[in-house]
Amino acid sequence: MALEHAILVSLAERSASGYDLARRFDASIGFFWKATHQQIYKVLARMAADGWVAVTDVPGAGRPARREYAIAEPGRAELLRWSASRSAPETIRMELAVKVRGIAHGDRRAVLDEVHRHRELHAQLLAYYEQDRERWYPDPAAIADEDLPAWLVLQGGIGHERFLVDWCTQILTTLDPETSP
Amino acid sequence: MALEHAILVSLAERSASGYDLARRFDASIGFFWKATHQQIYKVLARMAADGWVAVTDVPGAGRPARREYAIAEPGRAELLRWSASRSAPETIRMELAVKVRGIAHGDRRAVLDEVHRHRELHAQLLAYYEQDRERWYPDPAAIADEDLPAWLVLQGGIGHERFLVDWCTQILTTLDPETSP
DNA sequence: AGATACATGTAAAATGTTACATGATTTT
DNA sequence: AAAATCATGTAACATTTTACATGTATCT
Repeated sequence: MALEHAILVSLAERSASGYDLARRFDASIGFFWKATHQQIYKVLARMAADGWVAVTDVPGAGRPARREYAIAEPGRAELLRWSASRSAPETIRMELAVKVRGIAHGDRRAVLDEVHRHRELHAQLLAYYEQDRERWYPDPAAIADEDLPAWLVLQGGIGHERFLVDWCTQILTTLDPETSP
Repeated sequence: MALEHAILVSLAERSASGYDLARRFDASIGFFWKATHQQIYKVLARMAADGWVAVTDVPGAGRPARREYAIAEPGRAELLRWSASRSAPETIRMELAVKVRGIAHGDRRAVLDEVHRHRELHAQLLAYYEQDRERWYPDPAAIADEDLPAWLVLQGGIGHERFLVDWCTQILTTLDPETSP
């Protein structure tokens, strides 16, 4: 019970096809929730069966019949119910941390190279998010109330990527001071 | 393919029973990987069948026959192989972020209370980890080489919790300036 | 006497990943 | 002409969560 709700939030903002949702999960919503198109299509089918969303086939516009999903009343009710429920505190799964922790029993050079690679990836993402912030919210004091939640989530994405970049840097300066830092 | 490797790293450090592992996953390894005892027992059975770990029944010591698992040669080989493989960059699943993003379509007060509750939880964890660091690594310059990986992972846990606490605070000061901050 | 810690599992249900499958349109 | 984007799905497999199930020993 979670991807459903991320989809409901996304559809509450704007109706979309499964394809659109998959792209949103790659972009804005993507830094706090990941989902592949296969998963999305499957969950959308269930949500449609449960009446949470309404489907409209749009044959004219796109070539392969495009199915547009809109949030329906029971979906809104579920979103409201869920928003008032408790969430378990975030659980992280840092595979890289497992590798670092076990570096003495593994391939030290390869693990450090991997840390370096991840630092580059996270630095790229960070730059990308910061660019987004610069573009859409140049003046934090001037953000409209309705845009605050999206801004806060972007801030969260930025904070998370910054943490990861800094942590990778600390690992490299500690375990590999000669090479990469 | 991931819980196996976390278990291998844990067993490479010291042999243990399934029960011990479950507790380690609650504690030190717990802030970067979660696993329940049911999951651990199942994976251990598979690993034993694959010859990655060796099992020894210790009937005398504990009351319900305690099964001690030790890493075996194929397990070490697998650990080495895996350590040199690539890992996908960390994917976060922040349910709380989904709630914040959709706050306009949900129960605003309940979501903010939930953010507050999470901030308390993460602040507690942060304090606990910092206490650990103070206790085990009072002087960072004096840490022995073999302890550096564990210290770095602890630093990661601390950094992550700090990020979460700060992010929750930012949400509350932005969306709920009168009440909680 | 009751609670907590020790100790190990099975079974079912839900979720998520990977591989397979197809086909049109637009851009280079 | 090839590559990328648009567009939707099925099937098999793997993983994770939740519920069920049992029993001893130690501490208060």
